[in-house]
Amino acid sequence: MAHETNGVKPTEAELTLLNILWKIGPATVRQVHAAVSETQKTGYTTVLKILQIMHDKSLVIRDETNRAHVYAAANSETHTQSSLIKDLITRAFGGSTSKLVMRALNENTSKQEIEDIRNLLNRLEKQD
Amino acid sequence: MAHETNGVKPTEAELTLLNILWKIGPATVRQVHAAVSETQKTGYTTVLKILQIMHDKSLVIRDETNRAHVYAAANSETHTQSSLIKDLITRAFGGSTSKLVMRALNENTSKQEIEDIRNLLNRLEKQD
DNA sequence: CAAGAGATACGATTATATTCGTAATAAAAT
DNA sequence: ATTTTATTACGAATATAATCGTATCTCTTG
Repeated sequence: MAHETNGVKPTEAELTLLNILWKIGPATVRQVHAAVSETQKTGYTTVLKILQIMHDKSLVIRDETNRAHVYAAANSETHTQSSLIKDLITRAFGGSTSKLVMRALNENTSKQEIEDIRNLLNRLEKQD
Repeated sequence: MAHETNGVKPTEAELTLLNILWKIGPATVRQVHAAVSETQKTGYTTVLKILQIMHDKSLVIRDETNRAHVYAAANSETHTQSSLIKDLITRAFGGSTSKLVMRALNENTSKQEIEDIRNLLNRLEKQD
């Protein structure tokens, strides 16, 4: 393969910032820092550095038009969630999706959530 | 809380060894090393060291009766899977179990797996 | 009991992730 | 134009994970 567009797993800190970008949309370092500061104490340049690293890894894209660069997640939340799940399934569930799902449900799932999932199953079965 | 019995998340390498211990049961370093060597090249003392670290973290227990210590996973596979899922749900799914489940199912799930899950849902609903 | 085989313990090295201080740069305000 | 302010770039320090070489210990056995 040539230039490795993706296949990168975000680290802990990186996932924190991705969650923010998915939530508030494209944002400057200052905005991301403000958001992250609501839940934890982190220096401004730390956020900046991590965003720069994420840019190197192509986890985010950035618009350099203005002095304050605007960062955005390179991949959708859905796409990233799928890849994180796939990774966990491989590492801890012997590759079995249903094992993971069953383990997730065995814990504490509300009636509403169970109903939602049942509806999804119905829709899935009608399709293929 | 007093002495922190658990709540430790296994690292990548540690999870690899846990998978082996769950599969083959209590085992010596040599046996674990043999098993891990089937899929990757890792030095004997590397495996030893990681098991020792895991012992410090209480991720494994060990029987020191014989010269070759016998290691075993401290927690069940089920318990560890649950905690890994919970962690992922927190970090990437805003705390929603059903979001994770739906994302997992949206990919490629066989008819048999869908049926298994539907049965589980039925059982769950009857309970509470 | 001395030597060899096989095991653990220890410490150093390397890799990666995280953090942040300081320098350099660019825009804005006076 | 000079100063102040806001920003990025850079590099170093710290923390954690992973790897493995060597020293040390402990049985076995000749």
